Amino acid sequence: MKKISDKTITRALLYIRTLDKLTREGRESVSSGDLAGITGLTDVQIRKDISNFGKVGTPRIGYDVIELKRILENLVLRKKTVQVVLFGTGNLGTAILKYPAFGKQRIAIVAAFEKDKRKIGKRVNGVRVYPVSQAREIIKKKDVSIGIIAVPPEHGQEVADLIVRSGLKGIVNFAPVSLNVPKNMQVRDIDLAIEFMSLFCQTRMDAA
Amino acid sequence: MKKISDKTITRALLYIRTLDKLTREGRESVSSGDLAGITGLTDVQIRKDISNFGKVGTPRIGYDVIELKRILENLVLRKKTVQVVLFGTGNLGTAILKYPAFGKQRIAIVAAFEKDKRKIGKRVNGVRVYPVSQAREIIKKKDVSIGIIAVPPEHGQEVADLIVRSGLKGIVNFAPVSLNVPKNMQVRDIDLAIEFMSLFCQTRMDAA
DNA sequence: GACTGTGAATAAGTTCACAGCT
DNA sequence: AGCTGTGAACTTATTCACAGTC
Repeated sequence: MKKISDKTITRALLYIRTLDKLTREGRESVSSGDLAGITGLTDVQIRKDISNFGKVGTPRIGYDVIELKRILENLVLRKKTVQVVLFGTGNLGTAILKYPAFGKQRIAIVAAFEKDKRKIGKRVNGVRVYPVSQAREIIKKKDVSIGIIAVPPEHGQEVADLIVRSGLKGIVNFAPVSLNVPKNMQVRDIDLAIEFMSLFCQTRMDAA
Repeated sequence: MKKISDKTITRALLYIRTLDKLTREGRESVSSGDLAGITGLTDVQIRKDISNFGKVGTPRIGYDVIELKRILENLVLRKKTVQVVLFGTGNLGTAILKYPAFGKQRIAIVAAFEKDKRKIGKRVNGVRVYPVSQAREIIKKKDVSIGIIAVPPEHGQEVADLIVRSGLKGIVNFAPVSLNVPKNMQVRDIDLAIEFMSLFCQTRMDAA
């Protein structure tokens, strides 16, 4: 099977989200042009992406909403639910714990870890908060794939080290610090300040 | 002046963050190789990026930490502070309001807007919460560049329309919905579920 | 006719290889 | 020697143009 690029996968997830919405609206079929109108991408881009997953469209009609969604979900997700753990239950960590779209999207936060003793033992949105010292053990026990770092930047690296030692293969890092991890580790950095500033810079460039 | 790509700008902001940290640590000079080690990028990539902003390094020594930071900040940011407004003060919105790194990075949230009457009039981390009906007026009065959408997905589009009508030029959209906006509008989508799932898919691909 | 699917062309981004400086 | 800076080669991603299908 041909390898599928990161960008295509990210867009496929966007198509799934869109198809999900169309299903709820009772829509039965959709063309690449329709999807382009909704998502802001081009129709060719969408057909190219979908062609990675086989020939599933019908000329003259387009794609069957349910079938396309099923195909994308099966080939991209494969597993039923992705289990993740969260480090840090400050404002951002708590917002992540309460993020409503995760259930829908097959993401389960199975545990949260925290240094602050006052928060340990509590539950946030049904997720138990444990001391960091139990992280390795709990990660081993449950089938966890990804660790989320939502701690202050000065503790980002130590948490990353712990995640690596615990055998996880992916990190979503919200701490505004560059993590030093083995090359085989997948890291997705989300620095809110950088996102904002880069958008702002873009708007300035356009004006010029 | 040659146009600088979005990717280069985003990395430049990462360099600024890194140089800021090095300054605080008392470091005076840094080579592209050092920056590569810290950021996980390659040294050539870093030199290529920096070369967009002129010849600022010294052979044998590297870059002066303070000077490079100043050059990147001036050419990329230009303005002193970016003024933004926030729509939605739920969990995610509140986390954004309390995000500590914004002050450091010259981002100022000047107002928050909310539908829920019980929250209106309060202050969160010093930012006043206004009714949505006052958004246009307040945006006009202050010099706002960017709107942040942190409302439930079903209200994302109406907020986007309001942002467009208010004359803003950029949106950071945390609502898991594709926004339909004029082409000249800059949009940065951050769908946490998609970020997580795409990272997970990447880790699966690597294993194969 | 109106859609999908795709090889070919183009554009964007990255890496290589090395010249130049101190 | 040890760094920066950069044209050229290469790789990746997007767009074009059109053949194929119902």
